[in-house]
Amino acid sequence: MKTSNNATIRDVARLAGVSVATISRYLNKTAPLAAETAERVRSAMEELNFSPHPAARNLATKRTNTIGLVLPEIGGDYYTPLLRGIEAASSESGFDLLIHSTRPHQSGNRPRRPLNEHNTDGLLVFTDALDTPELTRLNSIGFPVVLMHQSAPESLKIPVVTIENQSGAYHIVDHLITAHNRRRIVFLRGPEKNEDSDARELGYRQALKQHGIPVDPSLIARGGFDSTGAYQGIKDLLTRDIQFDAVFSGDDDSAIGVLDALKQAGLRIPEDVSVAGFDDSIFAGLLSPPLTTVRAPIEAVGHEAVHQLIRLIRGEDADPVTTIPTEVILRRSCGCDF
Amino acid sequence: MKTSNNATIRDVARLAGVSVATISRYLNKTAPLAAETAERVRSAMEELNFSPHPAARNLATKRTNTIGLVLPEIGGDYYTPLLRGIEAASSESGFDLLIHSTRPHQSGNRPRRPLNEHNTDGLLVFTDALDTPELTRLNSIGFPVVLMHQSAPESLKIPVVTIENQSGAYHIVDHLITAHNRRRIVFLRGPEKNEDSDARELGYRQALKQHGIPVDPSLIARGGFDSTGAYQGIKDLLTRDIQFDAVFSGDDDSAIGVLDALKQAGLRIPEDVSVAGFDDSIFAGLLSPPLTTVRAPIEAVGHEAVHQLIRLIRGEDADPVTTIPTEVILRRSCGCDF
DNA sequence: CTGAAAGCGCTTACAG
DNA sequence: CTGAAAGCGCTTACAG
Repeated sequence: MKTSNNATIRDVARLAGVSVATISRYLNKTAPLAAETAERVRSAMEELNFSPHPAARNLATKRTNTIGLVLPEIGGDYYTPLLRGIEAASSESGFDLLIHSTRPHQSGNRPRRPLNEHNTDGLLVFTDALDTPELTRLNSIGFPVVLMHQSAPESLKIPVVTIENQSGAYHIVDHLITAHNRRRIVFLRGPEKNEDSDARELGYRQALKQHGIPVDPSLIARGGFDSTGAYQGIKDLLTRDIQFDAVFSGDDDSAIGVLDALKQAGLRIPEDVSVAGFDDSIFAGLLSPPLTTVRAPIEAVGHEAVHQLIRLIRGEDADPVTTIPTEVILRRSCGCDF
Repeated sequence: MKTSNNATIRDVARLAGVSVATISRYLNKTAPLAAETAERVRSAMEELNFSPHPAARNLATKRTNTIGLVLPEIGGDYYTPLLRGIEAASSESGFDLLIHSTRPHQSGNRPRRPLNEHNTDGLLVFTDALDTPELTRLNSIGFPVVLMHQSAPESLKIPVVTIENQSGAYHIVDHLITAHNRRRIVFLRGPEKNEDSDARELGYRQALKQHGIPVDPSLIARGGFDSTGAYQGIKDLLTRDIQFDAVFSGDDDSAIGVLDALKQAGLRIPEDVSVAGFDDSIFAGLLSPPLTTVRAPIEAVGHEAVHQLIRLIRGEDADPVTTIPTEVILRRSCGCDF
């Protein structure tokens, strides 16, 4: 059954009546060929349906022509635009894409790290998918790495691409205050040590400060960037009878839980409580009421990360930090009228 | 900067005072080693922080230990669960995952096919991501391929994994008829030649027939499996003043457009028109009203496809067709009361 | 249980 | 402009 036609460079050389070196040069345009030779090679390659073996090439050149992407997990609609951006950019540049998600760390065994300097030319790392020791190791051998939504561990200079979390958060909270006269605004934090969340909290605090509103610690609660956690967070505030007139939910997933908890408590949105999210996820406009949020250009992050990585791969310098602008998207949940 | 520590198997052999063959045997457990030798090898490997070079291995063995995934495009929340399933299953089995999306076919040039027998041990192909000539070629060299949501071109026996489209559609349409007494049910087709759509239409027709309801061709319209197309499709029916009391929208994305069009026409859902979707996308429960739909276990499709592919890779037989069960999810858009 | 050697399919100085 | 040959880092008969 297995016809195993696979022609090698030797077969082509033989058929074209030249040496394998010549075939290689034709393939890589690494030296000028006599027009007539080139034509013989071309036709031999076509006749044999030849395509070069990447592993052999890799072994000989130390280049793999593939980019590795390391994610914490591959679930969540969050990753769809990221993947789209990364796939598009790497494909355009002629790189293959190797993907690995580091969780779940299967029981006991030390973490597998199937993506490394052996099978990729560089790595794209999302949030905390790779631990500091591995990052340090890669850095010490000068291997190209670009971080997304995560800053480099101290002392390692690794380029980062992320979004304007702080100013996005600032602007949306400012909107709640300025346009809708809200003063007791809840902020729901994301997971522990999530840098996106930290920056958004800074923006939140900055906006309050700007308007002379003191930060009330009881208004800053845990949301976990997921709807269940956010639901609990709001429930908890309600139970403790803490007063608030707006919720900046940290991200859009949380906003789902926020909306549920508020409705269930008989509160009207936005009349009683304004709600705002972050991300502009696919479903943000479908919620009721449609969610005012900050658009996080995740696809652009993917694109840009690939471009930076390719610069490193080519031995050029990359930008230490790339920050993609965000944009407030006004819908009805904040109180705007459409 | 580039410390390039990369120890090779020779370094390990030297340090352990054995031959490279022994190292290789240790690595692959391909022959018993004297306990003491094994220990020397182990410690040498550890000291040098050795990890074998996949490309060299690949070249020597003709195995890559990686699975290729070919998608038409990598956008759409549809792919998130698919990817999750595929990534999890391949990772569990120790395979790497190489991903390529075939669209866009950049202007003019013949399609790039970066994933093939050279860099993968087998290919997972989603819908029509690969054309028949390429499928035929792969088949002729006995290369493992599994198709998802697409049947094999005639005469090629390639395993397929898909979902129970027809019975899912049958059951949900049956529900509209039986539970909600609907008789004039619109069906919105997906894109041309989409097999999911074809099978769902069969289920639709089967349910009507079962209840003695004649199929009215004017109720079968184009939806395109996207919200804009579906919006147009419904608009068009409305304009032509065609009467209907339910819409089975083909998929959930379409349902968004259906809901919009109906609301805009002042029709109440589900009082005036019942609506049902297919997929149970992430947002289905968030629509208003929450969407009654058929759960398509896309993640399981990914899982199963990997398992079938691995069987082929191991030289075992795979199941010609694997059909994953679907399940009707009742919410409010059909008229059910929760 | 272990070693010497050929081979996997390419690329790249070195020569001419 | 082209060729002969070494080398990339492994695996695997073949011997012993």
